[in-house]
Amino acid sequence: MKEFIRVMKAVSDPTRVKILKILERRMMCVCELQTALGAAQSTTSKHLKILEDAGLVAYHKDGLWVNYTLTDGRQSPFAASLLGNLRHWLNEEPEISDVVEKTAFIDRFEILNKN
Amino acid sequence: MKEFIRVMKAVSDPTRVKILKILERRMMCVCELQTALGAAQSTTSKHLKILEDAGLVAYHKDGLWVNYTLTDGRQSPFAASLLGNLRHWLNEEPEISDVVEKTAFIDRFEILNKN
DNA sequence: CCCATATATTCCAATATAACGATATGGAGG
DNA sequence: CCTCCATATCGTTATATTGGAATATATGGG
Repeated sequence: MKEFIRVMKAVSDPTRVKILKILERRMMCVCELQTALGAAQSTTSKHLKILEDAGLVAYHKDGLWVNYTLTDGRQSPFAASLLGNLRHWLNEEPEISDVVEKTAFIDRFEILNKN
Repeated sequence: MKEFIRVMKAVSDPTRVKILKILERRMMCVCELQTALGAAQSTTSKHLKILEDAGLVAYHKDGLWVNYTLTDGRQSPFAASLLGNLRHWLNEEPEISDVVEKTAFIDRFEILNKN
């Protein structure tokens, strides 16, 4: 039950749904997601932690970067089902597609230069 | 997006999940659900409203009673998918099965006499 | 060892949520 | 019309969630 609630709560926030839809395209480091979302770094990091606790995303460290990806949902049938459905859900929503399409032009090395 | 969030938020609460699992068995009036959940009447009613707003349950008035049922999910693909999955999810959870099994012994006319 | 950088964590303010008691509403029956 | 009863709504309180600024942590390079 707790596991179920954790997954449902995790996807009950627009910012986190956007993160999941972005990660459907490709893996992203925190600073890339931060740029895509237009949110503060701490906010982005915190949302990622909630998604990770729910078994929806995983990360792999690469030097200073932490790359986040969607999981295969192996740890949670609820997460697996949701990730599967999300693939064909919300693609037409402007709120989502705008952010997702932006990710094509986001590059961690460019972000680097801007700061 | 809003619709999706509304559905996910609706199922992000243990009490509301219990209501859905109970209604899988049979339709119930508010006072029966209240008894099954051990919650206050106002609490029960409010949870039902949230579930209804999400398109997960519907009601039919029968005199003074208001009978709640699961919807067929026609208003929302998200609700439909969730209701479908819920049928085979969480059935083994004691927290759920205890409440669900109790419903067999709950009768609105008996509740009537106790008040 | 020290610095710079990417990310995580902490702290705080604002807002949302959940629970309950009290009150309002609305239908049924006298 | 008045009353009763099931349910809905309101008001309040306690708790949870969200977001951002500030700070801590960790890694790579010099």
